[in-house]
Amino acid sequence: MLDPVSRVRRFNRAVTSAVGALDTSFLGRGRPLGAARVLNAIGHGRSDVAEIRDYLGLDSGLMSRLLRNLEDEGLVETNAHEDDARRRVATLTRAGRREFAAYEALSNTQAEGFLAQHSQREALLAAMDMIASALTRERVTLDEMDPRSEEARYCLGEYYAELGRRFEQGFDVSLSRDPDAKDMRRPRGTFIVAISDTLPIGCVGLKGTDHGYAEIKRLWAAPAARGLRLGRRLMDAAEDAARGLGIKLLRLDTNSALAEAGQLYRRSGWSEIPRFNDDPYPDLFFEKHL
Amino acid sequence: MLDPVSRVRRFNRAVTSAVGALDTSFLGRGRPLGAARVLNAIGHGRSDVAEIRDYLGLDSGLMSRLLRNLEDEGLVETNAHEDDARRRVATLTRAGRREFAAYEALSNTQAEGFLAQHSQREALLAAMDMIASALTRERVTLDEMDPRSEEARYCLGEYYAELGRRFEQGFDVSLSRDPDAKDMRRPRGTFIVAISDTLPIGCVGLKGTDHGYAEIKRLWAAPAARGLRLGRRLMDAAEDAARGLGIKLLRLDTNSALAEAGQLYRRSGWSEIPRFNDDPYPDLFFEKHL
DNA sequence: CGCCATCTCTGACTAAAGTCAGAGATATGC
DNA sequence: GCATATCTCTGACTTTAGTCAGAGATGGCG
Repeated sequence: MLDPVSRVRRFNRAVTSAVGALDTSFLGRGRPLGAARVLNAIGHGRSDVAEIRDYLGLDSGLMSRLLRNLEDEGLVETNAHEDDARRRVATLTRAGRREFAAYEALSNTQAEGFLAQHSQREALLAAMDMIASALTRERVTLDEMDPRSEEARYCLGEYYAELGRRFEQGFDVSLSRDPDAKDMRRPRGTFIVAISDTLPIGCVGLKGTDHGYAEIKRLWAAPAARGLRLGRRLMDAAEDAARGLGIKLLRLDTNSALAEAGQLYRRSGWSEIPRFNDDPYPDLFFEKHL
Repeated sequence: MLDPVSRVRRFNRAVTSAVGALDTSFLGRGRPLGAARVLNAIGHGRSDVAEIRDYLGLDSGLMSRLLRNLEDEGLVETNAHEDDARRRVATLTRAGRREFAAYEALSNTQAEGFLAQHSQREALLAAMDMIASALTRERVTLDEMDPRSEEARYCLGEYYAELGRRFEQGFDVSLSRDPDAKDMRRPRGTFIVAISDTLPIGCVGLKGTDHGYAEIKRLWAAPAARGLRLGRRLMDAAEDAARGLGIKLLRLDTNSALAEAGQLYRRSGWSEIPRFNDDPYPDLFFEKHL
């Protein structure tokens, strides 16, 4: 009945009218949409005026006026930037935080209402995650982070859970050779997290060793991010980091149950080698000269 | 990391900015968005001015002016309605059709571009279908249609395909008692299709018999529509139609592999009865007095 | 036919968004 | 230290969207 393009366009129509409804609901607080958007951007932690302008795609004149209105309402204060007095930094006043909280409550109620009328929540949420990731694809950032950071630990948790589902015998971290966090910090290695609009959707670790090579560990892409070629991007970033650290040889181990991963390695210049450790889980071993 | 509400809101953010981009791309043709929307509504077959106004949520004055602009551009012609000279009917001129085609091409290119950058098309499309159905939930219409109509045949095809996947031994329509189309037309019975923005997403047949009861057949809800309680709505509509036809007793057969269906029947007043036909596929039989 | 309802159109507004040029303050590089 | 770039702000617009009241034409119905 419907070809792929028509399906995308049906989605676009549905979403366009939903976004319209969402926007008009923000008008209920007696403030034009532009001002409400600026207030919310500040509330969500964007303080640098130029950054907000950029994020919302506003002209500098318009932005300035919207800020002025919010100041007149007593919701926002602006000050010069600490390091650069040309820039301005906006913060919410007490009243501004109250007003922002009201918008937040509105948004939350709406989201809850949408979920409540659906009886297959998890499937719906997974679909939303997938689409959100696909739509924000170009804005995914790959950030080096501490392997003990909240984001990194979240990724690792999801990664272990996935291994548990994919391996017939399950997966128990304590049996695996859990890399020491300090081996995945500079200068020995690094840990990279892919972030899509505050949500971690993938990671990879570069673990330094004392054996003349570094290892790639914990390559993971969230189910919602499959299809975005995130694995490839993460591997490229890890290899770049390795080159930057002067590393000449990389190794990794994996399991043949993770077919996509194996394919990715083979396609990007890795070659299979004999087992080089005694970890019980992996059954495939690769290396790559940089 | 993320609770359900945050996930919905992440989706909202992603989609809001995507819709913004989509809208502004329509501005490329030198026409304000309002006029472009009217042109496209006409191009998509909405000709009655009041209907367009209603669909786009426009004030009558605004609508009138937008139409006038399109007429001045030579893209649209309006005439009195055949049966009611107060109403106006808008049609595209030759130039209007060209312009509409340009907008269509733009939309299609965008949709294709979005799909092209993703390597898991079918999963992505399924997610979009699901969300589009959830968002347009209140606008789903249940229409009585001929069981030989294109929409009905599409639904039945999907239904059979699903049975093929769900039954261990597969499903072959020719072995099943394929109901005669005329038994699912008034006055013997009916066939109801659920339509969400032109896409059929579910169906149910009411099949008249000469044995003192009618049968419910072919209850189907598209995978993308699961969770919308569409099965319940379709059954209610079928029962209402049966009552309208003076039918006092309904029967149906189903298979225990279709667990949700069985649950639905039990929860809505149906009681299990012994086998009443020799169809090889069903293993569960129900009836309900109206 | 007359009355009232319905539909479209016009005039006269307002509000919001967006544009553009230039001024003033501050940073940066040579 | 000076020229140049960057950032914000103001004034002076324009465009788009939307609102409201009322006029004019037509339809439905007793």
